[in-house]
Amino acid sequence: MAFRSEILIKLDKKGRVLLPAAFRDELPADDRGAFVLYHSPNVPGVVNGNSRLGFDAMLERLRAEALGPKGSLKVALDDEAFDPAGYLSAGARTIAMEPDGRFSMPAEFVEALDVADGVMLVGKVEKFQLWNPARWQARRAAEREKMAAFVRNLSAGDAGGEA
Amino acid sequence: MAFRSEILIKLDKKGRVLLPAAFRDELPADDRGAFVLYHSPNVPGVVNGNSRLGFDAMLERLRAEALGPKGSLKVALDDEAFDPAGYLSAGARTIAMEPDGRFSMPAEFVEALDVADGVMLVGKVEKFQLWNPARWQARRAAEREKMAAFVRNLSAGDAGGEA
DNA sequence: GGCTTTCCCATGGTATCCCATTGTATCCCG
DNA sequence: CGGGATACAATGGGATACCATGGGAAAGCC
Repeated sequence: MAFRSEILIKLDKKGRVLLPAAFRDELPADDRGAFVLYHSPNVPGVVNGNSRLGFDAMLERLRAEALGPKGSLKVALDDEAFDPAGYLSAGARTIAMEPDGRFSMPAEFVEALDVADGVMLVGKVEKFQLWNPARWQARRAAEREKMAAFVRNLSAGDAGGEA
Repeated sequence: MAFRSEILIKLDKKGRVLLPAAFRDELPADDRGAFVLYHSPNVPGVVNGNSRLGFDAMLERLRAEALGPKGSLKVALDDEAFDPAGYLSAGARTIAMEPDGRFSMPAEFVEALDVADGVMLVGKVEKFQLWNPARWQARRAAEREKMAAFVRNLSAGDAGGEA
């Protein structure tokens, strides 16, 4: 289960989007047919996607780390305390696909992405992202720089480097 | 079974509210048709909702963790001791839905929420919440800040943050 | 008997189902 | 190994079903 590649998919006039086969194949075998979309917690204009299992697992890890072992009761009762899992959940939607792998994109995500006729789907290992195609190009260019710098750093910090 | 998304629902002049299909689908298959509303124990103006099963399970965990193994017997007999589960129960109401998913909102909750023509339904994983739409917007904005801070904290130890 | 609650029907919009088309990748066969 | 046959991925579109909502009428309730 690892999402890879970037794929540009049409957003048709009925608001439908195809989850590419490459991504569908990464959903759990017992839960194809539906997945989760949720707003990025810290980057406006980015929507994340994951399998229901993957999303729920992330929420669980989140609560475990944020609240400790006895957190479950507190989270269930305390409506005042900030609950990161609850926050993500509020910005998430379960998406059911048609048998052919298409789904109708909720208006809130169309707005957030500001897409009109195409969506860029990007694999990020344990999740995937939806981007406005143009914004993704910009982001990608910026990340290329960072990646190059990151690799340079790696070799600089190593003991002796390559032979 | 996990409640997600935020949905604004009309409160019509007859006092009826629709539980959105997205939430109805999360109710236990053998107990659609009814659910539980209860006042938030610590945030005025917030009403929580859950399936009957979910609510009862929470009460049970509450008694188990708050009162220990002998709690149930004590609770049954000791009317002097404070019983948080009993407190919640008193502020709760079982709500029967019409076949189309609508229910008439009890006046006590309308007052508590101070809603006139719309209610915001918010998925919080194992329960959902009802909010006054305006108040929810404010709360949501505040939580966005906290979420961003939370994410920043997480990445503090990582190599190569966003800066 | 006035008022609220419940049942039922109506409607506009959206989503879903199903069928069709095109292009590409895969397979099979000699 | 070429060439056509086949399967599937991505897209378009008509018809239908369902969601959210409004409102009339019947059925309670002091």
